[in-house]
Amino acid sequence: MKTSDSKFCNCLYFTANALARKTEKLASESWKKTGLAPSHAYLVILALEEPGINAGQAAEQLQLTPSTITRTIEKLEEKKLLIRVTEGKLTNLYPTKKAKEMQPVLKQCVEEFNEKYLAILGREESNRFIKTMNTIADKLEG
Amino acid sequence: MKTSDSKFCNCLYFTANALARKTEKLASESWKKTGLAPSHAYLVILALEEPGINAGQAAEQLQLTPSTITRTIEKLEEKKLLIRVTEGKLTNLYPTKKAKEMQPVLKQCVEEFNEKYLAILGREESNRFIKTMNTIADKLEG
DNA sequence: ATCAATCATTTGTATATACAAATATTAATT
DNA sequence: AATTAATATTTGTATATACAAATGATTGAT
Repeated sequence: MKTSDSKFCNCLYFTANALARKTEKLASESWKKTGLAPSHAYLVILALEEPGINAGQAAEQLQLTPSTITRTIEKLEEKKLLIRVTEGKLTNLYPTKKAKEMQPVLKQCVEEFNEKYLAILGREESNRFIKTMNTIADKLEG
Repeated sequence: MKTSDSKFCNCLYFTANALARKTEKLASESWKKTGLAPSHAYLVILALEEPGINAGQAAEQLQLTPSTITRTIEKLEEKKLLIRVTEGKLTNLYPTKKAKEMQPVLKQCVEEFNEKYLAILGREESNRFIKTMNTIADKLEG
Protein backbone atom coordinates (compact mmCIF):
# COMPACT_ATOMS: atom_id res chain seq x y z
CA MET A 1 0.00 0.00 0.00
CA LYS A 2 1.20 3.43 -0.91
CA THR A 3 1.69 6.06 1.73
CA SER A 4 -0.72 8.30 -0.12
CA ASP A 5 -3.46 5.68 0.10
CA SER A 6 -3.48 5.62 3.86
CA LYS A 7 -6.35 7.11 5.78
CA PHE A 8 -3.85 9.30 7.56
CA CYS A 9 -1.89 10.63 4.62
CA ASN A 10 -3.14 14.15 5.24
CA CYS A 11 -1.45 14.36 8.58
CA LEU A 12 2.01 15.84 8.92
CA TYR A 13 2.97 13.43 11.66
CA PHE A 14 2.06 10.36 9.72
CA THR A 15 3.55 11.50 6.45
CA ALA A 16 6.81 12.78 7.85
CA ASN A 17 7.38 9.53 9.68
CA ALA A 18 6.44 7.32 6.77
CA LEU A 19 8.85 9.22 4.57
CA ALA A 20 11.64 8.99 7.12
CA ARG A 21 11.22 5.23 7.42
CA LYS A 22 11.34 4.77 3.67
CA THR A 23 14.41 6.95 3.44
CA GLU A 24 16.04 5.05 6.26
CA LYS A 25 15.46 1.81 4.43
CA LEU A 26 16.88 3.09 1.19
CA ALA A 27 19.91 4.50 2.99
CA SER A 28 20.50 1.33 4.97
CA GLU A 29 20.91 -0.60 1.73
CA SER A 30 23.61 1.76 0.58
CA TRP A 31 25.48 1.64 3.86
CA LYS A 32 25.11 -2.06 4.36
CA LYS A 33 28.55 -2.83 3.00
CA THR A 34 30.10 -0.78 5.80
CA GLY A 35 28.24 -2.58 8.57
CA LEU A 36 27.14 0.79 9.89
CA ALA A 37 23.71 2.27 10.32
CA PRO A 38 23.44 5.49 8.31
CA SER A 39 23.33 7.71 11.38
CA HIS A 40 26.45 6.09 12.73
CA ALA A 41 28.19 6.47 9.43
CA TYR A 42 27.36 10.16 9.52
CA LEU A 43 29.10 10.59 12.84
CA VAL A 44 32.22 8.92 11.50
CA ILE A 45 32.12 11.17 8.46
CA LEU A 46 31.78 14.19 10.72
CA ALA A 47 34.78 13.15 12.81
CA LEU A 48 36.80 12.60 9.66
CA GLU A 49 35.93 16.05 8.36
CA GLU A 50 36.37 17.83 11.68
CA PRO A 51 38.74 15.84 13.84
CA GLY A 52 38.48 16.94 17.45
CA ILE A 53 34.85 17.99 17.17
CA ASN A 54 33.16 17.66 20.53
CA ALA A 55 30.10 15.66 21.39
CA GLY A 56 27.80 18.65 21.73
CA GLN A 57 28.75 20.05 18.36
CA ALA A 58 28.23 16.65 16.82
CA ALA A 59 24.77 16.50 18.41
CA GLU A 60 23.93 19.83 16.80
CA GLN A 61 25.24 18.87 13.40
CA LEU A 62 23.33 15.61 13.42
CA GLN A 63 20.27 17.11 15.12
CA LEU A 64 20.31 14.42 17.77
CA THR A 65 20.20 14.70 21.54
CA PRO A 66 23.41 14.52 23.58
CA SER A 67 22.43 11.17 25.05
CA THR A 68 21.93 9.69 21.62
CA ILE A 69 25.34 10.96 20.57
CA THR A 70 26.94 9.38 23.63
CA ARG A 71 25.36 6.07 22.73
CA THR A 72 26.45 6.32 19.13
CA ILE A 73 30.00 7.15 20.16
CA GLU A 74 30.08 4.10 22.41
CA LYS A 75 29.17 1.85 19.52
CA LEU A 76 31.73 3.44 17.26
CA GLU A 77 34.43 3.17 19.89
CA GLU A 78 33.67 -0.53 20.20
CA LYS A 79 34.12 -0.81 16.45
CA LYS A 80 37.42 1.04 16.72
CA LEU A 81 36.28 3.83 14.46
CA LEU A 82 36.34 6.71 16.93
CA ILE A 83 38.23 7.64 20.03
CA ARG A 84 37.14 10.01 22.73
CA VAL A 85 39.61 12.45 24.21
CA THR A 86 38.26 14.17 27.28
CA GLU A 87 39.40 17.71 27.77
CA GLY A 88 37.85 19.29 30.83
CA LYS A 89 34.14 19.09 30.43
CA LEU A 90 34.37 18.53 26.71
CA THR A 91 34.66 15.24 24.89
CA ASN A 92 36.54 15.50 21.64
CA LEU A 93 36.15 12.97 18.92
CA TYR A 94 38.87 11.69 16.66
CA PRO A 95 38.70 9.19 13.84
CA THR A 96 40.95 6.18 14.19
CA LYS A 97 43.27 4.83 11.53
CA LYS A 98 40.60 2.32 10.67
CA ALA A 99 38.10 5.13 10.12
CA LYS A 100 40.55 6.98 7.89
CA GLU A 101 41.04 3.88 5.80
CA MET A 102 37.29 3.59 5.56
CA GLN A 103 36.82 7.13 4.32
CA PRO A 104 36.75 6.32 0.60
CA VAL A 105 34.12 3.63 1.14
CA LEU A 106 32.01 6.00 3.21
CA LYS A 107 32.26 8.63 0.53
CA GLN A 108 31.20 6.04 -1.98
CA CYS A 109 28.17 5.11 0.12
CA VAL A 110 27.10 8.73 0.33
CA GLU A 111 27.39 9.06 -3.41
CA GLU A 112 25.64 5.80 -4.09
CA PHE A 113 22.75 6.80 -1.88
CA ASN A 114 22.55 10.25 -3.42
CA GLU A 115 22.52 8.82 -6.89
CA LYS A 116 19.87 6.35 -5.91
CA TYR A 117 17.38 8.96 -4.86
CA LEU A 118 18.40 11.43 -7.52
CA ALA A 119 17.61 8.75 -10.07
CA ILE A 120 14.20 8.22 -8.52
CA LEU A 121 13.24 11.81 -7.93
CA GLY A 122 15.33 13.79 -10.37
CA ARG A 123 17.89 16.37 -9.39
CA GLU A 124 15.59 19.35 -9.58
CA GLU A 125 12.79 17.88 -7.56
CA SER A 126 15.18 16.42 -4.99
CA ASN A 127 16.91 19.67 -4.33
CA ARG A 128 13.75 21.64 -4.10
CA PHE A 129 12.16 19.11 -1.80
CA ILE A 130 15.12 18.87 0.52
CA LYS A 131 15.26 22.63 0.74
CA THR A 132 11.58 22.74 1.63
CA MET A 133 12.04 20.10 4.31
CA ASN A 134 14.81 22.14 5.87
CA THR A 135 12.70 25.25 5.88
CA ILE A 136 9.82 23.46 7.49
CA ALA A 137 11.98 21.73 10.07
CA ASP A 138 13.38 25.13 11.01
CA LYS A 139 9.91 26.59 11.34
CA LEU A 140 8.68 23.74 13.49
CA GLU A 141 11.52 24.27 15.87
CA GLY A 142 10.37 27.82 16.50
CA MET B 1 21.15 25.01 15.67
CA LYS B 2 18.77 24.95 12.80
CA THR B 3 18.45 21.90 10.63
CA SER B 4 19.34 23.98 7.62
CA ASP B 5 22.65 25.00 9.19
CA SER B 6 23.91 21.46 9.47
CA LYS B 7 26.68 20.24 7.24
CA PHE B 8 24.37 17.48 6.10
CA CYS B 9 21.28 19.46 5.31
CA ASN B 10 21.57 18.67 1.62
CA CYS B 11 21.08 14.98 2.17
CA LEU B 12 17.66 13.43 1.94
CA TYR B 13 18.40 10.95 4.69
CA PHE B 14 19.47 13.53 7.17
CA THR B 15 16.74 16.00 6.39
CA ALA B 16 13.88 13.53 6.33
CA ASN B 17 14.92 12.16 9.70
CA ALA B 18 15.44 15.53 11.30
CA LEU B 19 12.01 16.60 10.16
CA ALA B 20 10.40 13.41 11.45
CA ARG B 21 11.98 13.87 14.86
CA LYS B 22 10.76 17.45 15.12
CA THR B 23 7.31 16.42 14.04
CA GLU B 24 7.32 13.59 16.55
CA LYS B 25 8.19 16.01 19.28
CA LEU B 26 5.46 18.43 18.36
CA ALA B 27 2.92 15.64 18.14
CA SER B 28 3.98 14.12 21.45
CA GLU B 29 3.12 17.36 23.20
CA SER B 30 -0.38 17.27 21.78
CA TRP B 31 -0.96 13.66 22.73
CA LYS B 32 0.64 13.90 26.13
CA LYS B 33 -2.69 14.29 27.89
CA THR B 34 -3.75 10.86 26.63
CA GLY B 35 -0.64 9.09 27.89
CA LEU B 36 -0.21 7.62 24.42
CA ALA B 37 2.58 7.99 21.93
CA PRO B 38 1.23 9.44 18.67
CA SER B 39 1.69 6.22 16.74
CA HIS B 40 -0.20 4.27 19.38
CA ALA B 41 -2.96 6.82 19.40
CA TYR B 42 -3.26 6.40 15.66
CA LEU B 43 -3.87 2.68 16.02
CA VAL B 44 -6.63 3.30 18.54
CA ILE B 45 -8.19 5.85 16.19
CA LEU B 46 -8.03 3.32 13.39
CA ALA B 47 -9.73 0.65 15.48
CA LEU B 48 -12.42 3.12 16.47
CA GLU B 49 -13.08 4.04 12.87
CA GLU B 50 -12.90 0.50 11.53
CA PRO B 51 -13.74 -1.91 14.32
CA GLY B 52 -12.64 -5.39 13.42
CA ILE B 53 -9.78 -4.27 11.21
CA ASN B 54 -7.09 -6.88 11.16
CA ALA B 55 -3.45 -6.48 12.09
CA GLY B 56 -2.15 -6.62 8.55
CA GLN B 57 -4.52 -3.95 7.33
CA ALA B 58 -3.55 -1.79 10.26
CA ALA B 59 0.11 -2.27 9.37
CA GLU B 60 -0.63 -1.04 5.87
CA GLN B 61 -2.64 1.94 6.97
CA LEU B 62 0.04 2.99 9.42
CA GLN B 63 2.89 2.05 7.11
CA LEU B 64 4.52 -0.03 9.81
CA THR B 65 5.77 -3.60 9.75
CA PRO B 66 3.62 -6.43 11.09
CA SER B 67 5.95 -6.99 14.00
CA THR B 68 5.71 -3.37 15.04
CA ILE B 69 1.94 -3.58 14.89
CA THR B 70 1.97 -6.67 17.10
CA ARG B 71 4.06 -4.83 19.64
CA THR B 72 1.84 -1.79 19.53
CA ILE B 73 -1.27 -3.92 19.99
CA GLU B 74 0.30 -5.56 23.03
CA LYS B 75 0.83 -2.20 24.67
CA LEU B 76 -2.69 -1.08 23.88
CA GLU B 77 -4.17 -4.30 25.20
CA GLU B 78 -2.31 -3.77 28.46
CA LYS B 79 -3.85 -0.33 28.63
CA LYS B 80 -7.28 -1.84 28.01
CA LEU B 81 -7.82 0.17 24.86
CA LEU B 82 -7.89 -2.64 22.32
CA ILE B 83 -8.85 -6.26 22.25
CA ARG B 84 -7.68 -8.89 19.83
CA VAL B 85 -10.15 -11.38 18.44
CA THR B 86 -8.42 -14.17 16.56
CA GLU B 87 -10.33 -15.53 13.63
CA GLY B 88 -8.42 -18.20 11.81
CA LYS B 89 -5.15 -16.76 10.77
CA LEU B 90 -6.39 -13.21 11.13
CA THR B 91 -6.28 -11.05 14.20
CA ASN B 92 -9.11 -8.57 14.38
CA LEU B 93 -8.89 -5.48 16.49
CA TYR B 94 -11.72 -3.93 18.44
CA PRO B 95 -11.76 -0.82 20.57
CA THR B 96 -12.79 -1.32 24.18
CA LYS B 97 -15.34 0.75 26.03
CA LYS B 98 -12.48 2.72 27.47
CA ALA B 99 -11.26 3.52 23.97
CA LYS B 100 -14.71 4.61 22.90
CA GLU B 101 -14.93 6.93 25.86
CA MET B 102 -11.57 8.29 24.89
CA GLN B 103 -12.58 9.02 21.32
CA PRO B 104 -13.50 12.69 21.84
CA VAL B 105 -10.17 13.38 23.54
CA LEU B 106 -8.31 11.65 20.74
CA LYS B 107 -10.17 13.69 18.16
CA GLN B 108 -9.28 16.78 20.11
CA CYS B 109 -5.60 15.83 20.12
CA VAL B 110 -5.63 15.36 16.37
CA GLU B 111 -7.21 18.75 15.92
CA GLU B 112 -4.92 20.43 18.37
CA PHE B 113 -1.90 19.03 16.61
CA ASN B 114 -3.21 19.98 13.19
CA GLU B 115 -3.91 23.48 14.32
CA LYS B 116 -0.49 23.74 15.85
CA TYR B 117 1.34 23.05 12.64
CA LEU B 118 -1.17 24.86 10.47
CA ALA B 119 -0.51 27.93 12.58
CA ILE B 120 3.21 27.57 12.07
CA LEU B 121 3.23 26.70 8.39
CA GLY B 122 -0.04 28.06 7.07
CA ARG B 123 -2.77 25.98 5.52
CA GLU B 124 -1.62 26.34 1.94
CA GLU B 125 1.98 25.49 2.54
CA SER B 126 1.10 22.61 4.85
CA ASN B 127 -1.19 20.95 2.40
CA ARG B 128 1.17 21.35 -0.49
CA PHE B 129 4.07 20.05 1.53
CA ILE B 130 2.24 17.03 2.87
CA LYS B 131 1.11 16.18 -0.61
CA THR B 132 4.67 16.39 -1.87
CA MET B 133 5.89 14.16 0.93
CA ASN B 134 3.32 11.55 0.00
CA THR B 135 4.32 11.65 -3.63
CA ILE B 136 7.96 11.26 -2.78
CA ALA B 137 7.36 8.49 -0.28
CA ASP B 138 5.43 6.62 -2.97
CA LYS B 139 8.24 7.09 -5.47
CA LEU B 140 10.88 5.88 -3.03
CA GLU B 141 8.94 2.72 -2.46
CA GLY B 142 9.21 1.87 -6.12
C1' DA C 1 39.03 31.42 48.03
C1' DT C 2 34.77 29.22 48.46
C1' DC C 3 30.36 28.05 47.20
C1' DA C 4 26.71 28.29 44.01
C1' DA C 5 25.29 28.30 39.37
C1' DT C 6 26.02 26.70 34.87
C1' DC C 7 27.39 23.68 31.35
C1' DA C 8 28.81 19.11 28.85
C1' DT C 9 28.52 14.59 29.08
C1' DT C 10 27.05 10.23 30.72
C1' DT C 11 23.86 6.80 32.82
C1' DG C 12 19.55 4.62 33.97
C1' DT C 13 15.46 3.67 32.01
C1' DA C 14 11.82 3.54 28.59
C1' DT C 15 10.01 3.50 23.95
C1' DA C 16 9.63 2.59 19.01
C1' DT C 17 10.91 0.15 15.34
C1' DA C 18 12.43 -3.66 12.39
C1' DC C 19 14.58 -8.19 10.63
C1' DA C 20 14.59 -12.94 10.63
C1' DA C 21 12.88 -17.07 12.32
C1' DA C 22 9.03 -19.55 14.30
C1' DT C 23 4.20 -20.62 14.56
C1' DA C 24 -0.43 -21.21 13.14
C1' DT C 25 -3.83 -21.31 9.70
C1' DT C 26 -5.77 -21.70 5.22
C1' DA C 27 -5.36 -22.79 0.22
C1' DA C 28 -3.57 -25.50 -3.59
C1' DT C 29 -1.78 -29.52 -5.82
C1' DT C 30 -1.28 -34.00 -6.63
C1' DA D 1 -7.00 -36.98 1.63
C1' DA D 2 -2.25 -35.78 2.37
C1' DT D 3 1.34 -33.02 1.58
C1' DT D 4 3.06 -28.72 0.06
C1' DA D 5 2.79 -23.85 -0.56
C1' DA D 6 1.22 -19.51 0.79
C1' DT D 7 -0.28 -16.22 4.23
C1' DA D 8 -0.91 -13.73 8.89
C1' DT D 9 0.78 -13.13 13.06
C1' DT D 10 3.93 -13.56 16.78
C1' DT D 11 8.52 -14.05 19.05
C1' DG D 12 13.41 -13.52 19.75
C1' DT D 13 16.69 -10.33 19.19
C1' DA D 14 18.86 -6.00 17.93
C1' DT D 15 19.03 -1.10 17.12
C1' DA D 16 18.00 3.81 17.53
C1' DT D 17 16.35 7.32 20.02
C1' DA D 18 15.12 10.28 23.93
C1' DC D 19 13.91 12.04 28.79
C1' DA D 20 15.29 12.77 33.29
C1' DA D 21 18.58 12.33 36.74
C1' DA D 22 23.44 11.98 37.93
C1' DT D 23 28.17 13.22 37.37
C1' DG D 24 32.10 15.93 36.46
C1' DA D 25 34.17 20.40 35.27
C1' DT D 26 34.32 25.34 34.79
C1' DT D 27 32.77 29.91 35.74
C1' DG D 28 30.99 33.71 38.56
C1' DA D 29 29.62 36.07 42.69
C1' DT D 30 30.37 37.24 47.06
